[in-house]
Amino acid sequence: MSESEPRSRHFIQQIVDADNAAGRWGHWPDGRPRVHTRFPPEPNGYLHIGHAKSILLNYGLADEFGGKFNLRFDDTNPVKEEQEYVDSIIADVRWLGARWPGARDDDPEAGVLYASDYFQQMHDWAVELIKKGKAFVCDLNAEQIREHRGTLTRPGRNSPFRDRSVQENLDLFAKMTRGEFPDGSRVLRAKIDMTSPNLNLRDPVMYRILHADHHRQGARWHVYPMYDWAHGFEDSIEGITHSICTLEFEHHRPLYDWFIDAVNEGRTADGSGPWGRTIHHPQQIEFARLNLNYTVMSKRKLLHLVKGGFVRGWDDPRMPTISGLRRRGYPPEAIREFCSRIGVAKFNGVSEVQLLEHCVRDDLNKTASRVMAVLNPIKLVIENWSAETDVIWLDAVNNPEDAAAGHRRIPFSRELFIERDDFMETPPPKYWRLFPGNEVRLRWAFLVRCTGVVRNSQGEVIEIRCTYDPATRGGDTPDGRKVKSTIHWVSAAHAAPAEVRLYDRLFLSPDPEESSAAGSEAETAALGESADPSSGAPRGSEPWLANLNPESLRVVTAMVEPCALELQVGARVQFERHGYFCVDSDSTLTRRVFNRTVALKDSWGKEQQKKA
RNA sequence: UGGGGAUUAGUGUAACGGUAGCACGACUGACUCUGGAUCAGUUAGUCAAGGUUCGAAUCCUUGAUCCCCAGCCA
Repeated sequence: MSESEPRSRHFIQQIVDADNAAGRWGHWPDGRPRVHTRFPPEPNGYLHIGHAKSILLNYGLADEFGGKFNLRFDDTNPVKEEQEYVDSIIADVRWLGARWPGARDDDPEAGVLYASDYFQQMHDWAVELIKKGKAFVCDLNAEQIREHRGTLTRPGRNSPFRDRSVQENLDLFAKMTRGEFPDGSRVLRAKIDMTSPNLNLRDPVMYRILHADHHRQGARWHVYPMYDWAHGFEDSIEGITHSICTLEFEHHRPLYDWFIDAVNEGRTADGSGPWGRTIHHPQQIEFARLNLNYTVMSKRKLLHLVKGGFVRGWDDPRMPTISGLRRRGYPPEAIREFCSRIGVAKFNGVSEVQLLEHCVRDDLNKTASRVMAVLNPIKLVIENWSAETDVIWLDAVNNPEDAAAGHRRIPFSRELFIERDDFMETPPPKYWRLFPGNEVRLRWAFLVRCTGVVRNSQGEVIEIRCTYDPATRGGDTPDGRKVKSTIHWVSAAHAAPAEVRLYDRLFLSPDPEESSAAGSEAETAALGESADPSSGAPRGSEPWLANLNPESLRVVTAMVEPCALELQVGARVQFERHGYFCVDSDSTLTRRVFNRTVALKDSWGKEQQKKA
């Protein structure tokens, strides 16, 4: 982003600009216009890249205007929510770089807010609505309520319990609250309009009876608020100015406003009058959630992948979860850049992973140290090397894009490993690597010329023979001669074997959710073998699974430069000419495990694919 | 067949009555001790039809297509 051409402002920024100009939300003590956003996850699953867009949008807005950003758990449904999810969500939001008031590095939970802390206040307001004649206790069961609701094209009918007296409603709600009724026997409903074309306004449920322990409230409550009733008040209590959510909540907005207006009815700015002071009324704004091709994003499908054993867990590097991307080696900076580039709008489109991958490469190119690793080794012997045991140490640049990254020393000796693909006995046109008679540069080392090969009894090439030019130490050519190709290598005696996990897209189809037809018979057949038989998930019942890429994970044993053994878990490097890799947490002291984060662009490989 | 929202190159996103631009992708070429990176260039778009206007992606009308809503989920 250059300062000369400022990025255009998306529609939410424009709304905030206008609000600030009008002084709509007042000012902070420091005089800046008040901007207060929040990210309100329900702790019932792991965060994914789509949530990152929302987190970064909300945090970014607060940050830009010197405002505040809250992390608040929308924990209104005890039967679905767990502490495990709370912990992972906090870690993910922090990792993305967002901070909230009271956040501390030594205590991840510091400053985190919970909707459940407002339960008493919400309950008081519910009682207030009953007193105002705007809410009633309904004895209809779930099925009956559905019947009375009508359909998209037909209006609903009033509940027979709609006209109970205020006192009766008060008594009943008090008993519900005390836990005197069984689950599902009664609900508290708002009295709005059973004929509204917006189904959400057909006397929506405010409270349901749930005899369930809450992850923070324990057994204190027997009634729990519904999203629509609760959410606006959570925002109101925290002083949120812009309550940003996704498109599907658009037709909940009238309800969001209705509930706050209902509480405010009869209230006054100075608190005079029977109901007290007016409560804050934030503005709900909806934007299009992120969709990404070649992956699935729904909680249900993600859970299915985990439970069905199609991946190794929520943080499997193939998952679009934040924890998966982190383990895969995606830097948070790259995710932030991606989210800023895809923009914010109300059009429900599908972004391309290519852009995400571009952002990852772009970041890693500048930050990742280069290392040489041979993923598919073949031995190369230098015939004119002085002696079997002679070793020299050569100087290598760690990152040509970053002088500050410094240099390292790498051992060179008579026997090396090079990439099998870097040698061909009978090269096709435009193949500039090693073949009999050809000369290539060994990165940071010498120019070598291929003199022949050694074969096994089956006639396969098992060793490549070369001579080296001692005058080219370091890779320079004093006589100015050019070689078309530079290949990477490792010294056979010094290289360390490492497990390398080569990840590819999880799905073969850009839109796995859509066409089951996209999974061709060939793909389905290919999956037949690799499908995990222990998984209880029947493939047929989930057509999108037919699009799974059977080669989304390939594991190889590579030979890596000795310096790779010093890398810490999470460290990100580039294996030259291969791609970006990071050290996986499965690593042990003696054996490193690397995840391929993303491959380098490979124009030669692409060329070959086109021919195929 | 009720209501709400949306529609600009392959994809995402600007232009807010005044030259349709940017990024990714794709394709050329240059350069290169990574067939990476970098640099230069090419490609390609206003859903449709009417109307208003000197001038329309933008305003109006009609139509098309897509998304969302009938949980005591969020």
